[in-house]
Amino acid sequence: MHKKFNHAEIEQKWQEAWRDSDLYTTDDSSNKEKVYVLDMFPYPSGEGLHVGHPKGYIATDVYSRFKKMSGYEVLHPMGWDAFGLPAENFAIKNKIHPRDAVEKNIANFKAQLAHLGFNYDWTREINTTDPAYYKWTQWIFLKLLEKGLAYESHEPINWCPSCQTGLANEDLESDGTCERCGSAVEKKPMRQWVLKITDYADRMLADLDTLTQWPEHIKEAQRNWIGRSEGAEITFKLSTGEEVKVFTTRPDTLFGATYLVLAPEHELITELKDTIQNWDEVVRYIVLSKEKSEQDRLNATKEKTGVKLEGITATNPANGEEIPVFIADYVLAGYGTGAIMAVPAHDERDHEFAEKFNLSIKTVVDEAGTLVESSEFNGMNSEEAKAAITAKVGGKMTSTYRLNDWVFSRQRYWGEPIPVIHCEKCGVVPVPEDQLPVTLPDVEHYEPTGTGESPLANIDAWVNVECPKCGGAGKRETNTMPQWAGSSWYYLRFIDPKNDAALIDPEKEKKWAPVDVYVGGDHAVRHLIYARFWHKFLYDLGVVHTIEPFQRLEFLGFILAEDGKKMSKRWGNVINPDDIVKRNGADALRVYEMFMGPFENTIAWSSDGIVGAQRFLERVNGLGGHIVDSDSEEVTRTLHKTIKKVRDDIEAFKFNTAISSMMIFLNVAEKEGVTETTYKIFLTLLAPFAPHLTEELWHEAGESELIHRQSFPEYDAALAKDDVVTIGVQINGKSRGDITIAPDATEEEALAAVRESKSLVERLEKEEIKKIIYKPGKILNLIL
RNA sequence: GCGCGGGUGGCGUAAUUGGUAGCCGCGCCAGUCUUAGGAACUGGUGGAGUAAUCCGUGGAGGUUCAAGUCCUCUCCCGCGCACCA
Repeated sequence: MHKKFNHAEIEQKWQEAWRDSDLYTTDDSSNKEKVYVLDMFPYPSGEGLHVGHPKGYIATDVYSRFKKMSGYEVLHPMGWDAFGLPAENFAIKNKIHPRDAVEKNIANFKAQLAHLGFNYDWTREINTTDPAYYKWTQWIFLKLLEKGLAYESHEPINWCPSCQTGLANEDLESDGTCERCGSAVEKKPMRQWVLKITDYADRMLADLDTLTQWPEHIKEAQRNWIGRSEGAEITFKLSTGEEVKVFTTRPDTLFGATYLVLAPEHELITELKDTIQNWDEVVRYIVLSKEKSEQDRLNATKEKTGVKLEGITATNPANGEEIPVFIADYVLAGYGTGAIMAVPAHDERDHEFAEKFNLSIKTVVDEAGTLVESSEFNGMNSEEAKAAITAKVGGKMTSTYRLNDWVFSRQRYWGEPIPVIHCEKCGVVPVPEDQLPVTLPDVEHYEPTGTGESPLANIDAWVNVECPKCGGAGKRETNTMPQWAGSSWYYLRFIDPKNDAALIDPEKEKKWAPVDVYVGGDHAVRHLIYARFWHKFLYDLGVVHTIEPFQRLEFLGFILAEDGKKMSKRWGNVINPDDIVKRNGADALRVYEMFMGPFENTIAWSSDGIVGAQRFLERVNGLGGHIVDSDSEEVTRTLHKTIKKVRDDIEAFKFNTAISSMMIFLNVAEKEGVTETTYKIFLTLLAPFAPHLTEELWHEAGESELIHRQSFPEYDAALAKDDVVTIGVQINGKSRGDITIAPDATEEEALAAVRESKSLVERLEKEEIKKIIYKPGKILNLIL
């Protein structure tokens, strides 16, 4: 029976009761086994949540309630990743301090989350923009600096002319535009701080194999991003005496290298100015390729262009042949050594270039993979030849990465100040640890200066300080950290959020780390790469005891708008969870989002679908009207099957089938009636999904303790077993009917059952049974 | 181009991991009822056919008593990387 209920009333009532009972405060001193369940913490945008956002939060809420009921001490916190450009741009536009905007947005987010009944331990709330928090973000930076992993560089970096800040490669769209504003990004040489993430590339790659509870596609995306290539570094001598190092994955083809190509940005080129006979032409080409934005370069028809360096040749170290040298923009400065040996016979790009410039093409590996035209290496297999040829020419086997070091400074206001002082005498001087945090001062204008300096540069009183080393005149670093800094270690701070003496207490770290289940979408590459990098660094410092921060990763699929598009203000298709909570109830929203489909699937919202969840809950609400004195066998069996299914499915994040099995139980329960005991077991089963309604019904049924403090139901395998099963009967492999027998019935019993079935007997009359295949409980196949 | 996922009713999906394909929900159809409600109840709902029956998990082959599930080829969709040497 459907029985409507006033969801708003019971939601409020129980949310207050839970809060007052400290139900969700994590006990550090507990002896129970720990589970750390974490959501990717949100950026508190001004737009608030839409119904897609809470999907992951609902899942972790279900999971952590389930774990608590199963006897674990659960750490399930929430916080805010609140530095970054959107808050700053919003502040500029509306003339308010980003801090005030963030504060307002957080209040709004918190209220929205509260309406859904989440069990976060708010006593551990953190905010990356809080000086007490970013003190430790700065501390990590100082340690990186101390270990030589943070350095100043003047290399050209990605510069967004509209945001007026430098950007990391990770901040660009695939077409080379700024991910924030879509502007074409330029290359601009400027001073910046860079983190040596490449030092950790091998470990980040290798340790992916230890992450057995991560989705394969995420690990694959990380492998692609790190982009390790194995090959050799080989040195070519130029006719001028200089040397050029090239990286190649095919040193076995060295005998086929018929020319050399340098990237237009290659540093050697200016040094060769006096020798290059066509210098004007070369300069023109360099200027032209610089003017091509990253975007043009990527979108170009890929027709090869380049200029030969007249007056310069190189020597192929394998055969002593003199070969021409080119500059061409199909060779990238930022990869390998910025120079290549071109083997047109065995590389498509080199081949295209060689055809265009009429260069010789020399095949050195035949179709069988055996070397030819390679003097003493002829006949050798190409794999073996790689090391052999490299050794002969004095090169070394090495690897190179697509991943570049992390450009870590931003010329913007709303970020963590980089805790460094520049002194004329002493150079770069770290701010002494006891002077942390270096707090972000208030400024008149948050607008970027456009000069490559952050707005902080204008605050003389803040910028001019004594050098901590010599006491002379020093100037603070005015660049700030990128948005990803605070989120690269926040999961640790929840363990010990108020510690002012250390980033984290070692005892607490040992107790709670690592994160057992990490849930989120998006950020497949960046956040996870950065956090893994910092975590490994902290491991080397002895701050953490595990090599990886996140044991298990559950990646969620988004919820699209009803029209199948992404939910966005722009399309006017945003559905606000507040409206759904008001109309259908928080529990209905929770059940529906978990029931929609597999957790990792991207699925469109359906306003009809949520009515289904609501109906289910109304029927649960009516189940109290079906109480009987004893459970039928079917009810008992279904109950125990359902308990097993729900337990297994929550553990595996298969929430959709868990709910489906509870619907099946309800269908049986309504028909047959259930005992009071069974009714209550069912309520506790459903409690993690529909916490408010089940709490209400639990108390209506006469209980006085909270349902969320009950033990999660256990099942009895014997009771879950069917005493009869219906199995299919096939004749010559085709389904022809079924028989109902005991699951462990003998073949004779099964055949006896067949003889009782009229339709089956008719089919068997004409021919004789040649072979019988009988799998108890599964199938009976008769071959005639 | 390289790599990783995935193609099942009108829709979201399920399938004990090789054993009667389509559970659960949405939608739809028919009937009942009336506090005309984002109602509820009963029955039905993969396709074709009056039916027996036949067909059916992107397509084509194969293995097997038995294939959505395993193998080979192929097409399509999504995601990551991509002038990366």
